[in-house]
Amino acid sequence: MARTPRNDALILEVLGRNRRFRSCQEVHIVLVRRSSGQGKPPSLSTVYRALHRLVREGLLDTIRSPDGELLYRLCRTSDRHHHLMCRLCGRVEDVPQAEELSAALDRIGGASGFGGLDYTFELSGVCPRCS
Amino acid sequence: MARTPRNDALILEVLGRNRRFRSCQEVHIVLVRRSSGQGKPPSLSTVYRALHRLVREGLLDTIRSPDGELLYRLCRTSDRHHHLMCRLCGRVEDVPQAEELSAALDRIGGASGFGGLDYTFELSGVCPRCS
DNA sequence: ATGATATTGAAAATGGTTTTCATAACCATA
DNA sequence: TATGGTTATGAAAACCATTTTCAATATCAT
Ligand SMILES: [Mn+2]
Ligand SMILES: [Mn+2]
Ligand SMILES: [Zn+2]
Ligand SMILES: [Zn+2]
Repeated sequence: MARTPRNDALILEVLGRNRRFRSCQEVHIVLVRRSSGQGKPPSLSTVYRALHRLVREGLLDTIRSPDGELLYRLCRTSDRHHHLMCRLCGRVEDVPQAEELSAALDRIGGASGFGGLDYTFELSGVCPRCS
Repeated sequence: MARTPRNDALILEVLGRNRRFRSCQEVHIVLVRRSSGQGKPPSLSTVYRALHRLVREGLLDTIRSPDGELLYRLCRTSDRHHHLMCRLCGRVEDVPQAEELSAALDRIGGASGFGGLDYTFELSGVCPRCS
């Protein structure tokens, strides 16, 4: 059953090349460029499908760009962590999970009566190089 | 110069009616329903334009729904707070700011070298009524 | 009124993403 | 190697929230 689509490796390699979040279309363009000479690159649909699959399997993180595009990035660690994006150059840095959050979560869960609490904690700032 | 578009008040009133984030199209539908009998409701374009303007002026908060839609809500200007959305029914509850966050922010800022740190902390869960 | 400026509605365009569906690749089995 | 069932793929079309266009209105100062 668990057959491995033959393009997943390619896509993971593209995402592994640097530390920036990329849109599906950016990934696709890289694949198209890279396949000059070699055979045909995977189609855009295939890249979309592969990215979905990889997210589902926990191999990729996603964030949304300010204009609503979905961006993908190889997930370094399997531990939970946050993303700190530079507002000027767009580079993203991983930040270890803030352990303060679990306390806050517990407290909020208790006070609100909500169950199955989950959260997103996205950080932005200006990186040293840009300031 | 600062003419006031005649529909801004209407839209603000719709958003003021309850505490949920709403998409532009939801706001528009409310306006359409509400204008049965009275004159024509503003067009969808006008609602989009008004919401942009109100966000620009700082009167509205926005978040993105999981599927990428932009949602709007009247901004409680004063104190910072978080949003706890029910994954099943979509209702949003305000949660007082987690004071743990400021400590985490300071620590992360120091460790990363980033300046001007800002963050979003969005919560989701299952509300009492849905569980 | 006159004209300058800002707003509006209707329809079309945009653009990222998803769906469709026919075809190809894959894999187990005989 | 043939056979058949299952999954992956490409190309094009569909989707759908949002934006843009542009002609028609409304608004306001003079
Ligand atoms: Mn990550
Ligand atoms: Mn709020
Ligand atoms: Zn930077
Ligand atoms: Zn609920």
